[in-house]
Amino acid sequence: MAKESSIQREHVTMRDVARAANVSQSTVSRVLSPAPSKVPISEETREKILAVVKELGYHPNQYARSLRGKKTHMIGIMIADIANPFYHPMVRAVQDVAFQHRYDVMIANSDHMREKELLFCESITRRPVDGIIIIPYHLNDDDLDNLIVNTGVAIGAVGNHIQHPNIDVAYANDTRASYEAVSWLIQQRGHQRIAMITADRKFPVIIRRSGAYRQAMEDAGLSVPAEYVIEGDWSVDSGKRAIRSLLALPEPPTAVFAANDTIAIGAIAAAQEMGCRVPEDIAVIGFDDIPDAQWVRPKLTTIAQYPAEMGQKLAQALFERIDAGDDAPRQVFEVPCRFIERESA
Amino acid sequence: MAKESSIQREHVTMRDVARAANVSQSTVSRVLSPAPSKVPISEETREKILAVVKELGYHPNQYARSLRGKKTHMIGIMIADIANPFYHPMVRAVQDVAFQHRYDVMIANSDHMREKELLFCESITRRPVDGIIIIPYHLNDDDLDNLIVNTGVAIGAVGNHIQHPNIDVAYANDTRASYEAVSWLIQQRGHQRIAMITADRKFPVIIRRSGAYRQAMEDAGLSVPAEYVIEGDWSVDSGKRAIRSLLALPEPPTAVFAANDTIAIGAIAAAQEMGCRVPEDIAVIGFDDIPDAQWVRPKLTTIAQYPAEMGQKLAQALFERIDAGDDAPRQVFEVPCRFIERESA
DNA sequence: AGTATTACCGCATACGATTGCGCGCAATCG
DNA sequence: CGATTGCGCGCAATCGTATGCGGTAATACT
Repeated sequence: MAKESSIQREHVTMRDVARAANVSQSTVSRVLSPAPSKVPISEETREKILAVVKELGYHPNQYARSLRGKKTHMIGIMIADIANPFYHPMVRAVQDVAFQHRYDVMIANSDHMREKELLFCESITRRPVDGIIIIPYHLNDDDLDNLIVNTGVAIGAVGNHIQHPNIDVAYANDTRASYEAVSWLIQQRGHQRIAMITADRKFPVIIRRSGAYRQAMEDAGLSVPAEYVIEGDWSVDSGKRAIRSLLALPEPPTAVFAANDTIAIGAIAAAQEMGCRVPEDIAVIGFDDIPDAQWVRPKLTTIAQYPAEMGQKLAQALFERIDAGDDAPRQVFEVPCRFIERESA
Repeated sequence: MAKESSIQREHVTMRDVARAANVSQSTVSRVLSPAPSKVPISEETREKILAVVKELGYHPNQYARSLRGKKTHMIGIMIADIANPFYHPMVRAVQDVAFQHRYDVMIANSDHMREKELLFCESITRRPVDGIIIIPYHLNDDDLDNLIVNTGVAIGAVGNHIQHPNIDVAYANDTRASYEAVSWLIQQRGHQRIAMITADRKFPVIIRRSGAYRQAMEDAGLSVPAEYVIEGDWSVDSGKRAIRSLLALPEPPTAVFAANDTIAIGAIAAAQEMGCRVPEDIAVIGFDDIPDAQWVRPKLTTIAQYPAEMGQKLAQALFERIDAGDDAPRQVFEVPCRFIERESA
């Protein structure tokens, strides 16, 4: 057990199997290939070969397969941040669907940075996969088109700013949900001074959510001072920083709409540290309904998205596209959001 | 922009570049290969080739490279559960180190299931990488030895139950930390009836932690009734279930030591739902110090591990091993734990 | 008996890149 | 001025697998 084993790694190839079974390498390939071979193979040789395969401990080399054939039996998924719970159900759903198709999944994260998103594309063109699912923050239709041209890969994306005819998309109607949440703060809770903590203003998702926020304010005849919109970076810490500067204002807001739950959680924590009561002194609404939203105190009022559903739909569409080739019709999934009233607002 | 582009994907190969640059394909390879070529190339041709590469939009095919050469420029990491925050800093650290070495990282998760751990091994032998980092729950030295024999891959593992001479390991001294935490409950807080919520008893990590728990109890002259040790599965829900059955006991415990923070968080939530005050009625201690530990109320008393440090050390060792070949000396990193007193106990 | 069919299988090449070897040519040396 | 050196590059084999095509033996058919 575990002696000098690693020194002598001999790579067993098809040729070795063929030799040991007294057949040609092609025959071994035909027996082992999942694709139904055009050439019939006798049951006898098939069993013989399978026996030898087991005896020699042969494992097919996927790189050679990918090189010769055109299938990799692998899909990739690019998320922004592995540490953000929002993505977990999505990744999980994709993995589950892939597992059913006996596909491997490779995960990458972009940290919301364009540079890393492009790096992922580069990486994927050098090491092509059969399909990818992507949550792009910076990548646009042209970037993705490039990817398709370079690799011929099937793509599914999250976010309704992707319009490419060959890319399936799933997205939540966050514009409407954001509008309703802010309106709820105004009408049901009587808030007048409502701030928002965003992320990079250039993200389409931020454009949508902050646009809805402004619209709701405007429709209620409320003004939003420039210093009421603070740019964070999705993180807990950025939520903390933002709420501190907000509460330090001469006329601080009485409610805050955060672009996601982690920001909201940071905001609550920092507000409490400053002696503020939530929601009495400052109300907080998040976005996503990550599991933590139920554990923080007060429990977070937020807008639920259904990432598992998006992931599943997208993955299924992806495999349809992989099977069907380029001529698959574009599929679009709009999955609803749901406002969840808890304790923080 | 994004027209019929995907129909005509032409794969640009080295031969195409060679033709366009009026050189042989070998020369193109020598210019593009990161390995210093034995054969000198004039600055003129080098620039010519690089220009053509850019013009044609050529991207090297990593599969062909991996097939011919023996490097994949990719490492794999297998964790148990992408949704468990404990692993995030570790993954992140590994990715960072890999990034410095211009390596790609592929992530897989096992869900704590032996079946999926083996599936990962299978997958990795079909699609070998240059190195892998693994957090094995079921895999033993023999399984890993097999992996080494089949792939020749460099391995780093988390958990001090791995003793293989060719595998670097990192681990926290959780035995000692567990003992001290339980002792603290007894001596500093005066608890007598202390329960434990574990995960699968066969996991080495559970054997260590529950062993330490029993030892601390025994050393204090305290008994642990059979019904005081409940088996969960690391999840929040299992923590909820466990605390409910614990509190339903005729003589319920006054304190609980949870095998990890997510269990502890579930336990706190369910206890509170049952009208129990934490820590007054039931004290809870967790393990890991995940970020959520600071957000739940009461804040979680727990034992911090330093997964980022483990990941970083392990990844660095991995690359040393990749560079050095099989003759790298085994490295062992014991990183300390730290007891963190907050509010839940 | 001779031909057509069928069932099985091997030969050879291609996939895209790396690399040992050798060749031509200019510069240098004896 | 012929021989040697070394620079710059091409030729061709190779990695492990998939597959079109052609070949052989056995069986069926007329």
